[in-house]
Amino acid sequence: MAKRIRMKPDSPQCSTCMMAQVCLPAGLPEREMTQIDQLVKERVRLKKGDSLYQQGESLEALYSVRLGSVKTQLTDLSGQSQITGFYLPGEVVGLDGMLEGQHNSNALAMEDSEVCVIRLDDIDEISRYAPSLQHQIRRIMSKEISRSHHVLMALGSLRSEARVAAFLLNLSQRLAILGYSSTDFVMRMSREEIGNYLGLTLETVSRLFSRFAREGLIHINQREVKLLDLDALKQLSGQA
Amino acid sequence: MAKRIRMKPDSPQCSTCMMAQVCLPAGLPEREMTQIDQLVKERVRLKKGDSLYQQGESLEALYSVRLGSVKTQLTDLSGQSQITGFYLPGEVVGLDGMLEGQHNSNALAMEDSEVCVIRLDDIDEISRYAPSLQHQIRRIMSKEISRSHHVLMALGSLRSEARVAAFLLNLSQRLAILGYSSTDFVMRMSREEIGNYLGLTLETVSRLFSRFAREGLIHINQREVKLLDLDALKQLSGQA
DNA sequence: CGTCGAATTGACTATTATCAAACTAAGTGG
DNA sequence: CCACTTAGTTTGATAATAGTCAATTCGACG
Repeated sequence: MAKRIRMKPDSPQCSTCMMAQVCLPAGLPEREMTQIDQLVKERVRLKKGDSLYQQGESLEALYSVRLGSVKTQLTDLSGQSQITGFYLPGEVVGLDGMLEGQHNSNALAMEDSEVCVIRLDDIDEISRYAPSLQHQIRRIMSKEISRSHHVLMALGSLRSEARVAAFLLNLSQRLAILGYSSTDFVMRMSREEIGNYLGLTLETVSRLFSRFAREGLIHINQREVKLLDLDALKQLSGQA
Repeated sequence: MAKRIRMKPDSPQCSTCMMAQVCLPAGLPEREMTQIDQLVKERVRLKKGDSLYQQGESLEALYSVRLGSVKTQLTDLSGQSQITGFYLPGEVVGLDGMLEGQHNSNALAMEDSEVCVIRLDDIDEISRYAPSLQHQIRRIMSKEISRSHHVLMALGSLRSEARVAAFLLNLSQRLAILGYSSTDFVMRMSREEIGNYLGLTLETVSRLFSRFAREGLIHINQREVKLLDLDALKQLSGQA
């Protein structure tokens, strides 16, 4: 189960964190970087499948993925559920639900993971003397809005092959930012999760992976992928 | 074309606005309400079809719809475009693109409309002495995230009839908040726009409206709708 | 009254889902 | 250590949903 880890008070967190360049502090001036060092007082360690938060719980913090990966999903009254995002290190989860002050989605660890707890109260506190923190929060929220609008575009106007190609390219880009290979990576999610996220069935996703492989666009072995023809994938995905 | 209207300096705006209860200031304490009165220094009046902002323009402000309705859309390199939202009075447009500081969508007036200009600089300025303004901005952004996640859910996991039913119910609820009838209203958007938003063709939308009417769930005459059986629509949409 | 854009309706087609079977990799327990 | 699960994946055959194309119809407006 989820395990909470308290940080030593006054020990710097963000300014010495390896993720700082890709996480919430990214782009902050040096001076303010040290000021937000007290922002993270706690981390949570999650085992694969553990829940970080659930629909209905009161929202007190945001969570920045430090290690591993997390998915968020909505469940409707008929029991249908929809994955709304896959989050990698440096990405922030829990941005929805601030209107009513309670989470309206579930967040689950897709593998053993660790997240930094960013309490809303502390954001307010610290942003009094580090005003750009507010800008960072806005930028992160804006990025999430933009991201979900792009997924909307994919679900609303792309055909299955284009969605899958776009999915691969998106993962590729985000992994590259983290310093991993952009062409050679392991997907942390199952065919079913990919299908759910993209509004397709797991069979369709599997068939498309097989077809892309047959056509020489990718190599695929279970969850290991190698992107062989980025241009063709871009073409397919509408990002020609 | 779009017409900019300067406000008289020092004349109160938000605190005396009819929309205050459903707009950005909603829920603010009385004391802070007057403090944000200088937030809106300008309004923009748009004719039907006018653009409020375009992909690539630098982002300096948010826009709160005061009158009329606005749609936002993304266009990809292949020319395909996807409507990402329909915005009614009190709703805020322009929340994406803060990461790069430039709009990455287009906003267009769906009818003659008027929007309040909320400059980002002024938000920073005013939130120094009205700290809850930051909370309101966060809440509005969070609401947009939540909204788009719910649309994701609709596009990813609902069938066409469920999407259309959910669309009607959603419009109904938002109009009710504005004080209009929740069962009897005029849709400002064409079948094509609805279809684009919902990831369907205009023919499919038209057929479903006809079928719902035949089955006694709604009355429909062009863009005028009357919702006759809310329960059945909820059932259909998965919000049973 | 005629034109034009929007909406409806029908016939047919394409895409993707569903159902089912077989296969793989990675445990689990005798 | 090996048979036996089990969850995840692949592949095929068939079905359903929604898309495409085309013909009207409707309504608003000049």
